[in-house]
Amino acid sequence: MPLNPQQAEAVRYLDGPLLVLAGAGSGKTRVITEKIARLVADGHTAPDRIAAITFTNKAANEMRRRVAGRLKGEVAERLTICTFHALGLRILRQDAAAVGLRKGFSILDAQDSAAMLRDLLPAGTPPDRLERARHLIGLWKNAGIAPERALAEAGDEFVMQAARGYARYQERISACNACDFDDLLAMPLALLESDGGVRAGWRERLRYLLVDEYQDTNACQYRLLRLLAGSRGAFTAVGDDDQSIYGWRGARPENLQALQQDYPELKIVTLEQNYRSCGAILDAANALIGNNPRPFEKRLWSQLGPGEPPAVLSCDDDLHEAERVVSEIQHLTFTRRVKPGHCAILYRGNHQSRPFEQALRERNIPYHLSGGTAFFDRAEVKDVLSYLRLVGNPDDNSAFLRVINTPRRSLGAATLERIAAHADSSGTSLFEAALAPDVRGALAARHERQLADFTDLIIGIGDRGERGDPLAAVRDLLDAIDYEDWVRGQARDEKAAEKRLNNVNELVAWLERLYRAGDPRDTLSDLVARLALMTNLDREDEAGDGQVRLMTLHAAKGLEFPHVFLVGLEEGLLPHAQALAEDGEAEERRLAYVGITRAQRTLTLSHCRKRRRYGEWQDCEPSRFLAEIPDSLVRREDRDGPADPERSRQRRRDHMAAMRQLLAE
DNA sequence: CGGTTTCGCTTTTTT
DNA sequence: AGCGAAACCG
Repeated sequence: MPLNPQQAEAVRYLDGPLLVLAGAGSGKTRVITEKIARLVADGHTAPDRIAAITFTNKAANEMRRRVAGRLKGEVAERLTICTFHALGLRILRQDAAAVGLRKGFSILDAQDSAAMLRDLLPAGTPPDRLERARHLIGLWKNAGIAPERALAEAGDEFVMQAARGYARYQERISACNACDFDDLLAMPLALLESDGGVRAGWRERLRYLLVDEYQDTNACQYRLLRLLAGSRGAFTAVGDDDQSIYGWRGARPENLQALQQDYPELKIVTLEQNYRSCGAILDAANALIGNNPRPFEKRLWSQLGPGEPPAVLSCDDDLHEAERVVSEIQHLTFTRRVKPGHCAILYRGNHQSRPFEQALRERNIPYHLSGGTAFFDRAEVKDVLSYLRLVGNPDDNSAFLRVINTPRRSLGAATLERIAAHADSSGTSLFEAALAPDVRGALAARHERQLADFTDLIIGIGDRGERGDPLAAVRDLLDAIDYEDWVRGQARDEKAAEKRLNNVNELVAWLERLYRAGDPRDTLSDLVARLALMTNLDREDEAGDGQVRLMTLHAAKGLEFPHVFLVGLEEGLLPHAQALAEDGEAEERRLAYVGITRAQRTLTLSHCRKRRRYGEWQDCEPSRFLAEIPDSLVRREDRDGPADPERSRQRRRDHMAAMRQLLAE
C-alpha cells in the first residue's frame, strides 16, 4: 500500500526537526522504517550515522526486522537501532573512566538496587517505604537532581530519609564499580554535558536521530536527545500524547510541547488515519479520550467499515468474568474459526491474570502469559548471571554475596562477617577483602582453602573471559562449580531440575546469540552488560498463533489483536485507586484508550460487581471510563449472555452447527 | 548449616 | 489466597 499524504510528508521532510503526532494504529513504525530507507537511498546520511531509538528491546528488534526487509541486509546492520538505555551503555563503555566507572562495570537490576538500598535505610523500614524510596530516587535521577539538591528540597521526613539514602546509595554502588538502570541515562548525559570533545564526537557519529514513542521520554532522555541533535536539529520524533502511560516512572509528555519551544522551526505532521481498527471501536476510543485535556487534538478515522460495536459484559465476580470471557473466546474459535492467538485479554495489574489462566486451562485453550515471574528472575538464572558479573567486575558486592556460598562452600555467616568487617575498615570491596592475608589467616584451614578456591576460580575465569572465547569461559565456570549437580540436589524432583537446567542452557544460548550478533572482540563482561538490559518481554519470540495472549495494558502498547478483551473496568482498578490518589486520572484514561485501540475487529469490555482482594470480598463500581462511552456506541450484555433471547438462541444454533462441523471433520 | 514452618504482607504499571 | 522472608528446629 502506498503511503498516505501525511505519512509521505513525514518521510520526505529532512530539512529540520520534525515531530510526527501519530495516532494509534496510524502506521508510525512504517513511517520510521520508510524514512530510514529514504535517508540511506538519498545518500542524505550514511547508514552508520543514523540512530533509531526505541523504549523497549522488543520494539528495537521489530524495527530492525522491518528495516532489514526494506534495505539490503548489510546496510541494515550498520544502522544503530536500540533503546535509550542501550545507547547510554554504549556511550558509557567508551568513556567509563570519565564518570568514575572502570572496565567491566556491572549494571544492577531492580532487585539488586532494592537490596542495596534496604541496607542503607534505617533498619526495619517496611517494604512499601523501601519501594517508595527507590521510586523517588529513580525520579530524582531521571530529573537530573543530585542527592544534595534532593535533600535540600525535601519536604517531609520520609523524603529526607530517602534523599540521605540516595546519597549513600550512589556512594555504595560506585564503590562496587556498578551503576543502575537510571545511571545508564544520567551518566552519559552528565558526560556529554561536561565534555565538549565527547559531545562533538557523538554528534559526528550520530548525524540523524529518530525517536519512537517520544511521549515516553523523561527529562534525562529529552536532554540527551537535544545534546545529540544539537542546533542542527536533525531528528524525527514520533509520538502520541494520548498514549503516554509511563508518567509514573518519570516520562514527561510535556516534552512534546517542549520540542516546539526549543525548536521554533519544528515541523509537525499529524497522522489520524487508522489502519487497524473498525470504526465502531474508534468511535468508542475517541469518545473516551475526549474526556482528557489534550494539547494536540486528534480524531482517528478508519476506512475499514464500522464493524461490530464493542460489547460490555457485567459480571458477578472475577471468576464469572473469566468464565464469560473465556467462553466468548471459545465461541469465537468454534463459530468463526478464530485462532486463539488472535485473541488478547488485557488487564491493569499482573495479579488479574490468575482467574483467566484457570478458565483457559479448564477448557484446554492454550495461552501465553507476558510478564509475571519470569526467566531473568529465576534463581538459577540470577545465580549464573551473578557469577558472570563477579567475574567481569570483582568489586560487585551484590554478585559476591549471591554466589559466595552457592553452591555451598561452607562459607556461612561467620566467615562473611569477617570478610565484611575487613572490607568496611579498609574501604575495599568484599572480593578484595576475601583476598586479604589478615582475613584468610583468621579462618580455619578448611574455610581458608574454600575461600582461596573461590577467588582463584573467579580470577581464572575472568582472565579467560577477557582474552579467550567468552562462551568457553562460561562453560568452564559452570563445570568448575558443578552447577548441574547443585541444581539437581536443590530441585524438588527430576522434572523441576530439568526445567531449571533448561533455563541455564537457555541463558547460555542467549549469550551465544549476543556474541554472534555483536562485535567478535566483545569480552564476557560486554556480553553480560548487554544481557542486563534485556527484560522478560524480550524473550517472547515464541508466542504462536495458537495461544491466547494475556498481558497488562502497559505490555500491550504497540501491539494489535483482532479480538481484544479489556477486563476489570472498575473504579479502583482501572482507574487504579493509587493512581487516582496521585492525580493520575488522565493517565489511567489513556491506559484504557491504549487497550481499546489495540483491537482490530472486536472489542469486549468487562467489569465485576465484586472481587476478592487479599482474600476478602470487595464491592466494585463500574469504571467511570465505561460511563464515558455513550450507550449508543456499545452493546451491553448484563447477565450470563445476550439480553436478547433471539440473539441467544441464534448463538446457541451457531455453536451447535460449528461443533457438528468440527466433529464431521 | 540446611530445611521447614509460620507469619505477615500484598496488588500498578517497567527500562 | 498465595507468596516471600524471618524464625525455628533438627
